[in-house]
Amino acid sequence: MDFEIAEQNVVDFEKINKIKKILPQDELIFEMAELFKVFGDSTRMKIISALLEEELCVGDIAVLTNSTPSAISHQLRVLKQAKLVKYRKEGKIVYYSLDDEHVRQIYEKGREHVEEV
Amino acid sequence: MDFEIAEQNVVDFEKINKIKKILPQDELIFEMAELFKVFGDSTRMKIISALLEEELCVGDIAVLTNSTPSAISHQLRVLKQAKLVKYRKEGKIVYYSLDDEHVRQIYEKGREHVEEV
DNA sequence: TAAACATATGAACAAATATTCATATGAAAA
DNA sequence: TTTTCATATGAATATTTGTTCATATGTTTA
Repeated sequence: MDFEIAEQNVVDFEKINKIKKILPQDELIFEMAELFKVFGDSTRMKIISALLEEELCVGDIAVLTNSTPSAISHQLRVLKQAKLVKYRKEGKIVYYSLDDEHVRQIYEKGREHVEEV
Repeated sequence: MDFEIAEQNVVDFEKINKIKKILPQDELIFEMAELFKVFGDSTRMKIISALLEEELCVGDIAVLTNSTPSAISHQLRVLKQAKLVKYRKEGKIVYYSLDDEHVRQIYEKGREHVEEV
């Protein structure tokens, strides 16, 4: 009696296991997704665009983005938590600036993709 | 009678107008945010991670990501709409692969940021 | 010290979105 | 042609998330 190898719907375990070994840890994937999530909002992208030029205070960013200082403050907190911006205080004014060269690089790559497709 | 220049809470219009001229169009900002939004989900990031290695069918991706074929199919639609993946059909099986070198570049920059911070 | 101001923060609400479930479509096998 | 299978799709649900509003904090000016 001969036996057959079921070919049809059996997943290719060799292929899958090979890739499974190569895939990054779930934790890393999660953190990358969290990072890109920060870029995935128009208001935050506007803030980043503006900060690419120079450091700005909350009020100026609010004017530039047609938002309220409160909304901007909330979004700056998100950017801060993601380590994308840093700040310095000068009296009651708080100046924000980009914290990392990756921000510029990720921004540029995104822009290239959007402009080319 | 002398007049004073109000210094305190008056926004710096020169500075703001200068930056306003440099900022990208709202439409471009929006599209960039939409692009990054696609990267901003763990399931989609896993799919992208896997496709960085080689083309895969829906079923294999479902196994690799511990998701259902249905959930994966929905997410592949999102990736397709963002022009990040392409596909080819072979009978009833559909093979997906990355559509653009930018995907790899954006992915790598994100990974660098996460691993360094 | 009191008033004005810049920014931050918490709660509430509205909008966006990922997954699930049921079902549809279309292709290969029986 | 009937069944089985791979993938797709629509509706419903649950969760996440951005903004608003009211208020708090801390700093400067009157």
